[in-house]
Amino acid sequence: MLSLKKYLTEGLLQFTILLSLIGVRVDVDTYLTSQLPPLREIILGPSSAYTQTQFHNLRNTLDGYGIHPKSIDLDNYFTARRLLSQVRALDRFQVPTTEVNAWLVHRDPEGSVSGSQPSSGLALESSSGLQDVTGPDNGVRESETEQGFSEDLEDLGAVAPPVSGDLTKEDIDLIDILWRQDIDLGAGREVFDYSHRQKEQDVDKELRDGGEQANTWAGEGAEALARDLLVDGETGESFPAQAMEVNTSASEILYNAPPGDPLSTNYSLAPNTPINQNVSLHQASLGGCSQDFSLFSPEVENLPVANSSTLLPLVPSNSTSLNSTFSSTNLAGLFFPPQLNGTANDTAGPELPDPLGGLLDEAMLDEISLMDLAIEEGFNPVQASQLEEEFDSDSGLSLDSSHSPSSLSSSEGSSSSSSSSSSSSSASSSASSSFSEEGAVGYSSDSETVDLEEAEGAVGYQPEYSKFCRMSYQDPSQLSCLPYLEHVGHNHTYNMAPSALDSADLPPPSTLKKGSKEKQADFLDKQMSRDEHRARAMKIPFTNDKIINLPVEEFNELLSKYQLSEAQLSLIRDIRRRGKNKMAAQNCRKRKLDTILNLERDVEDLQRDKARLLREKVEFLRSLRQMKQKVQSLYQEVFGRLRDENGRPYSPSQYALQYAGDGSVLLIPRTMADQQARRQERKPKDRRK
DNA sequence: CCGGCATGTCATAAT
DNA sequence: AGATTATGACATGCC
Repeated sequence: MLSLKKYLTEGLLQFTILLSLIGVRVDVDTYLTSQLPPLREIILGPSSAYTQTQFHNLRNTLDGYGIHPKSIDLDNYFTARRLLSQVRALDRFQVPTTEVNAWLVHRDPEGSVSGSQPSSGLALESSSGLQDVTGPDNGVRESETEQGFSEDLEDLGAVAPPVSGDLTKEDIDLIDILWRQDIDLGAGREVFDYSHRQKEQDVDKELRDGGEQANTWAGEGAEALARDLLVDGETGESFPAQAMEVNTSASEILYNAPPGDPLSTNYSLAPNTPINQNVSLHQASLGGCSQDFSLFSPEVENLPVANSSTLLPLVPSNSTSLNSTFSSTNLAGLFFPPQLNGTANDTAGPELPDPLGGLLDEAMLDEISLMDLAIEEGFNPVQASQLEEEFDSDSGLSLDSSHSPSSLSSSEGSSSSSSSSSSSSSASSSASSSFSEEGAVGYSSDSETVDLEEAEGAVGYQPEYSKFCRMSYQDPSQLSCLPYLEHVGHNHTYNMAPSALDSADLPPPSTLKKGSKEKQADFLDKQMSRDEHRARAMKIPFTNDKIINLPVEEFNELLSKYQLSEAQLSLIRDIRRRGKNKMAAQNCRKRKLDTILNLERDVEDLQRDKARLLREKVEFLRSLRQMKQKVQSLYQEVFGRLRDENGRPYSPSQYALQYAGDGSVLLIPRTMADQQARRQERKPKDRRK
């Protein structure tokens, strides 16, 4: 077990270093305590790379000996590690619909990150900039304070204030790419094209400017407000201001929709439901709003009259009693309508905290790191596009190496390499086993010389065994390569020691003819290892193969059968030691290579997963922004159509719509809304800690 | 001739 | 305690 621990620890360290190099945070303890099952082995079977193939080990296994603990396949670890990372990464990107709904309910009206803060703003703050102005924020979220990623959030939002802060230009560029893809819902991946990007730079700038203006329009009055709204947050198109209420036009312009019923036109929410254009004051409080925003149903005009004591000063007494079900959630901060007069500057400028902020904080936090990763790893838009293509037709887990011909380390390549490695090892081991069983044959399969070698009994061990393995390991097609083909390869037979060469290599003086047989003998001599020559010189009566591969009991038994000199015994022990060490070295090197290849493949897998997750995150952000815009527009619609008893619209600076947990909406004074918002703000903050 | 590569060998530690 | 294995370092030979 200690060896296993060592392996895991070392592998863990390697992998940790590797991951740290690419910027992935590693929670080492997670693995060490997780004891994950060997998934990879279950799927692919044990890799031969770390499997001992010594013949005596096979016997030992049959005899009850276990395989050495160090033969544990590191693949298990790396696979487990990868899966773990993947799972960990995935849970950060989940933005379930229920959470979105929860956000709508539990939004924090305050604690926003004001625009005056260097790292202010949230990505998904709406493009229309209809957020409440709370001034410099004194409730910056912890994660924001810690990570300072809000710049990216803003950039990923539909309208982003100017980006500044810690991010590098590359960061911003990459984010822009993703954001542009995000923005351009219908656009393909041409947004990744640099040339295309160049053209979009202007649009991007325009959008940014628009967003900036939108965020500051609160101080510019209604005229400036209307002008700014003409820049569509999604498309960047401009529209002339239409004959209409500011609120209505704002929302419609925001969605690039012609004048009309924005509900049916844009949202398909409560379609065919007419909206009373002259909502009277007693209808200001709307009840029965379910989560599908059915506040626009005709029922709103027939709301039951009930007590609304807390709202009495500002809400008509005949308004709904639904406030009893209201939470303190306040929509006003979120979707405060555009200011209709200049007196509202104090409340309609900087954005309130995005209720999704808490959700996005974490996600964007990862976004930053992933962005950095992408940059560090040389991801360029083209590559990103390729990755996207991959993921379009791929879950990201089944790897298609066609996109990256240079990477054999995709699952296909790695599996084939593994299988080849495995098969080669098994083939070699079985072949060697037969050698061991049948006696001295040697790795040379030259049939013309086998008898000679057998007669001389000095050829057993296969010096090219590992080379054969390695060839097949690198290329499965070479599995058909027979050992004798190694004759054309390197000849690593060392120079003979003079003492050994004396008797072994000198041709018999009686041999007059230098025929083919002698040449063959010379050839074989060259093929023999040093130890084989030594064994022959010392007249060792059995093969090196047996010396090396016999279990220790049989080996001792064999030695006992012969009367061997001390020199012979010493040589035999050395031959055995060197032979075993040679195989050990081969295994060690193969294992090392396998580890490297596995690491390489894992890195590529992680890169693919990272790109996929990044893309998924962008999609999540996109959908979140869309939802937010919808809600915002609905807010504007509702608020803009409310009228007091005199038929005048409510001032956004004085009233706000509050959204309750049960879906109902209530018109309350801003002061009350702010108070409730402050109360509500403290809860999630405490929860975060 | 030199450097890279593959392989063998040794020393040593670990098992 | 001895055998076996793993591995870094070095040697050797080939290209």
